[in-house]
Amino acid sequence: MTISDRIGRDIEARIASGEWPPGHRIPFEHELVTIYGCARATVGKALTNLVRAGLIERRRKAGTFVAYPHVHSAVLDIPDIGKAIAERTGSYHFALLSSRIVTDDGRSGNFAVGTRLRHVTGVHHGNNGPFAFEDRLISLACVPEAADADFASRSPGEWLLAQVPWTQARHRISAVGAGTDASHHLAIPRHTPCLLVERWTWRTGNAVTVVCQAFRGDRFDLVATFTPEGR
Amino acid sequence: MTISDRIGRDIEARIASGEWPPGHRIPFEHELVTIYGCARATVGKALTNLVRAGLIERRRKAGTFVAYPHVHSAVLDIPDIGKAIAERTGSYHFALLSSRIVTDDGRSGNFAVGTRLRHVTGVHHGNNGPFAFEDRLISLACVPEAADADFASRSPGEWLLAQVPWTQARHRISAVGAGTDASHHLAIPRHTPCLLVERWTWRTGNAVTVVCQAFRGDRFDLVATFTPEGR
DNA sequence: CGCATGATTATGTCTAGACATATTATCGAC
DNA sequence: GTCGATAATATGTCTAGACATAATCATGCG
Repeated sequence: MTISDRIGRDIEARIASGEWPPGHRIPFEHELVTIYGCARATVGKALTNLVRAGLIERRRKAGTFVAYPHVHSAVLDIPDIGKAIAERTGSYHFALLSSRIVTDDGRSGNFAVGTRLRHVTGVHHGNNGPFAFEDRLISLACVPEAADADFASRSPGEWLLAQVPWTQARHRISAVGAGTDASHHLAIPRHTPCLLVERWTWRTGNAVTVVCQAFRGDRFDLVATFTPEGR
Repeated sequence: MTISDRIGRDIEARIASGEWPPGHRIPFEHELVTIYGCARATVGKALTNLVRAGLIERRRKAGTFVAYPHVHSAVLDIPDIGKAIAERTGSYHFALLSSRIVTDDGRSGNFAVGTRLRHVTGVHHGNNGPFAFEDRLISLACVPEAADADFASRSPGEWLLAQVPWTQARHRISAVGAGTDASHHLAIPRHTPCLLVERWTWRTGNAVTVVCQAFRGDRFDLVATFTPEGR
């Protein structure tokens, strides 16, 4: 346990216990320096971690204050589907349904018009049947190798994850009734609740891939565990 | 733009462009010190940020390497529902349906048996009707003030967010068909797809509250935007 | 009183160096 | 050749101090 860890833990404990409520000014850095007998940089490091964790706010000249909680911010891990299913159910495979090269006509709204795209659909299977239906577009301008990739043995998600360093992603999570395709390929009645995960991925400003995954509502849920960072 | 910011940005650009692929050893810290003409602590700060963002790995004696991407990790902001709805639709209010004090009989599975709880149900309304149905348990052992709080004017979520410093939370997101209560209070047919968000909140190891919120699938979705941290 | 101005002060970033620690490579003994 | 001690080296943390920056407060002028 380093000195800055200890300082951070001590402050966090006082905040969590309510001893230092939101808005309370915590000791100045130079006071903490005296208390802990360390350098200011060490105190600063501890405080920087707490800022990142959203527990405190620092204002020049004014001091450092316990933050007012504002949003529930959680780290959501969306792992590679194959891996996640394999770990949960013990078996996994991806079944490719269709694959063709198309040209963006502007309707996707995410790639430049005229961009060549690989359009792939498929189904993720666990050991008790189909699990998720996937519809994906991959930009061949951004990832030319995707034109020849064999998605029969390896799911596009897994392949891309290993292939392309992405820098930004956006997720949209919603609940919908199963449509024609999803109900057919997942072997469920139409309008059965499904968890829809749409993900847009960029690499330094260029759209890499857009994927829409429909999960069987009765067999899948997302879990996001929040533990403030810096500890 | 600070020096450490610039160093981090430069390294990130090389990783994102593919010039430095996963596994590649990036220059030693003392080399970066020479390149940028700064102190090692400044280089170290930049690298620490990149580690936090999951872009690199540092190994003593061996050096610093571009990390292999592993999971899609996103920062999911689950804001106060009232605020989110108010911002989107322009109006919001919470309608309290029921409120009573109960004793945990062990079935909740989250509080100690015998804990006194405040059990609250209610509906969140936007400007075009009911939006979400909420069922919540609050530990009076952990938050005694909740016994007398007036949830008619202020939603329990908002009240708790302002009242209790929480240290840990866990979310479970799934898709379900509307049950009896939800379909009735949200004025939708049974089995309509709903986004179910369950949240458990702790404060230094003690369970604070458990809430189950059912959102109309056609009127709500979660958006998680990922931007690597430290920048 | 209202407002601009300058002094004060706490944080933000940085330097140059020290020591600790983990890991690898090397070399000698068996 | 294998094993274990030793040396080398890159990162991890820290110190003591410097200067920059932003916010606030007191002051004094119109």
